[in-house]
Amino acid sequence: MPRLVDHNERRRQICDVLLDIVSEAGIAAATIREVADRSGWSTGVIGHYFNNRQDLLLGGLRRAAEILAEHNTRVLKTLEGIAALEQILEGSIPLDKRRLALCRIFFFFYAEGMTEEELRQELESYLLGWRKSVTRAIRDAQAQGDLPAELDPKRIAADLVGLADGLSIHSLLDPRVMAQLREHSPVRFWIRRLAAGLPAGEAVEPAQAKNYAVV
Amino acid sequence: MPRLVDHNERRRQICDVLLDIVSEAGIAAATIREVADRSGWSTGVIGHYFNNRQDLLLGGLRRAAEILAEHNTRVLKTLEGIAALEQILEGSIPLDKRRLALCRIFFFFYAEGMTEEELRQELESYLLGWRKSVTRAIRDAQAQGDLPAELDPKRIAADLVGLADGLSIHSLLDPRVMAQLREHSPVRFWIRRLAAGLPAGEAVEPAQAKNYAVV
DNA sequence: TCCTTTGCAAGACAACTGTAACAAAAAGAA
DNA sequence: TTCTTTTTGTTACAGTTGTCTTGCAAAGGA
Repeated sequence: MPRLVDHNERRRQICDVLLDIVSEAGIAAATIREVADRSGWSTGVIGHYFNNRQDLLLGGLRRAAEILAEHNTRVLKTLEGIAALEQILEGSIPLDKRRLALCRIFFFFYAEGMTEEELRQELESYLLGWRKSVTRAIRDAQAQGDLPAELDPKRIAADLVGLADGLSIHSLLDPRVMAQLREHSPVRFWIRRLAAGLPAGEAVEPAQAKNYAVV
Repeated sequence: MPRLVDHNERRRQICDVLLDIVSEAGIAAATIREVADRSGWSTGVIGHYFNNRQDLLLGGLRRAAEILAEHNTRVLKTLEGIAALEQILEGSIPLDKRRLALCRIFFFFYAEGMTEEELRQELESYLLGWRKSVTRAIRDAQAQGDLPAELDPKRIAADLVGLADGLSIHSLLDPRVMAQLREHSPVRFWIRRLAAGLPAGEAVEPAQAKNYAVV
């Protein structure tokens, strides 16, 4: 066999270029020719590693989801309870360049997922995974006595995840919301509201995530 | 002068057709030809009442925003305090066909607004108006003693609005979230959490909105 | 009646898209 | 070297899109 190329690696490289474009200019701007130009390869190469443009988009979304999922599992390994809860929820809030790019990517795909069933399914499983991580952190916190035991972890998880995503997208559209988001952390605010009546846990300074994939 | 046509009325009709298409198939599918075919007019007519496709999209967004804004002001006239608060927040949660259509429209425009500055500005002012309505309802509730006076109305408004929108978009992508949303009302849950410590206000059954514009 | 202005339809045009077919190149195997 | 297979580049093609121009119909004013 001649010329050896790691297909998965090459696909990953192409997906990264795709995600760059999506993050900057949206999915509509992510044409095959644009991906080809930016990557330095020709359009034929894109066709060689992906069946379709649709296939390429799906690959990009999978890659983005993978990055956030890895972040979450890593957080759950290093932290626990309320600290982990806050870290996971703030992992997708656009407070720095990296998270801003990720946010934009996901919100573009959210819209696309409302018309493309394949993308929707991928987003569904991504959201499910996110909620599961949050649910686990909530259970931890309950076990430690940092959150009331009578709360339904799954419900609270869905709500907190919705809050984080909703404020994120609003902040991308309205600089006022962005400013507010930078000043106070709504995630911590509402978690403390949940913990009301219990001895307030000490505020944990979020360990800055550094070595996670940069998109 | 010959042939009299109410330009604003005609523009509104065309925008409604546009919103239909956007709601069903997204903004990318809302081509000028498609709008022309659906409306029964020719593409020339679209060009006669709108300068651009961009202009047409902006018109559609303005129309959608107008519908929700009217809803909010109407609620504020008929209800007050926590009842108004809940009504306004649930006005854009996809619990029936009408609100589902509105939700889809807005989330498509959210994505579009991240790349088109004109649309973004319109969305920004729409979000601001929404928060203002919620803020007013919160102040009412505080005045009535239904919510703690030490809460910052603006902050809480931004958070609640973010929660509503975030859960809405998640429910459009994940049927599990949708089911959860139908079972319990997260909006009421968190508002009651806010009111914790105060005498719980009686649950108000939301008056079904009927005579609001159907998109 | 004729004329002018507006509403509307139809088509032309250039630009851009996804896709596929074909050719060239590259590199290990014989 | 020569052959074979994979990778890559180039090109063509059909379909869509936004935009603009042109022409016709309609209706009120003179």
